[in-house]
Amino acid sequence: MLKIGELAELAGISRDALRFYEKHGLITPTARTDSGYRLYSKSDVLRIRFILSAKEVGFTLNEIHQLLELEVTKDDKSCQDVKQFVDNKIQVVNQRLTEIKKIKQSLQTLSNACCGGDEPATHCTILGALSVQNR
Amino acid sequence: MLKIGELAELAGISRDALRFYEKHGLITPTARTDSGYRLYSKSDVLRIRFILSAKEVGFTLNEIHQLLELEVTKDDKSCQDVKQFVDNKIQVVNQRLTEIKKIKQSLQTLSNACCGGDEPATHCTILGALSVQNR
DNA sequence: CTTGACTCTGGTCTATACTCCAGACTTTAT
DNA sequence: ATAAAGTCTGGAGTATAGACCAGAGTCAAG
Repeated sequence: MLKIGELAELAGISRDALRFYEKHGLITPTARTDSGYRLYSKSDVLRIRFILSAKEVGFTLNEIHQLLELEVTKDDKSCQDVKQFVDNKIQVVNQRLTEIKKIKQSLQTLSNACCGGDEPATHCTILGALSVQNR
Repeated sequence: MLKIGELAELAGISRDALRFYEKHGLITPTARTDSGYRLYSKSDVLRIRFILSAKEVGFTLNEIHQLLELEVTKDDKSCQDVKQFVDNKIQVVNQRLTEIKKIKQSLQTLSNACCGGDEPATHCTILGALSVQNR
């Protein structure tokens, strides 16, 4: 079990951020010492990693909260709801994937056009590179 | 040429957002009417699209500002600097791409496990799905 | 057994990215 | 010609995601 400072260092975030996530229901330490110190387990580490990954790609803490709450139960009705929600998220993620690929392409084009590249010098801004993509 | 409200509707954002972007140097209307109304051209539309795409995938307005400022000049020195910056951004984008693919996989796994899927019922949360991925 | 590092709760403060007025002017429709 | 709708600037307010601080308790090493 890790204390808050140890997990913070491991995850590369601040203690305050961890307490903040807790306050907003994204993570609860597996245990507490008698004196009240937070104790985090391995699965807490995974959870934090997920939170940070999701944040990285542009989900808000609120959305991440929803993602983490997702749980498929045996109950058919709730299952349908969950599937609905997840499939929506997949769509969002797909769009994001497309956008980011486009941006990557543009950056690549821009980089190639630079310093002895063989591209004509007309696409020398990111918007120029983008419109080349869009043609 | 479009007035602010028309561009706002086209782009799916608010007039205030457009003025906000302007205040922070991300976009300047191509012209103004005599009475001071903003007038946006086609290239302004592209610019806004780029801004929104970049925002979508998690760039801050500040970073987007930098991206938009990028311009390869003939000056060799500045060219090196630009290439450096762009190549760094490409790395960031690549990481983001990896993260988002992982999340997509997890969501997919989760969706498949649901409602008559053939996956065992043990990966019934996003974290379960993720750890399957990570195995 | 004390000193320094760590943690606790609760609170205020900050940056980002807007949103929402207010009061005045402009344009458009009837 | 006038009312409704749109736009202007400037400023205040809001949500998100923390950072930072105070005062008090806790733990680990010498």
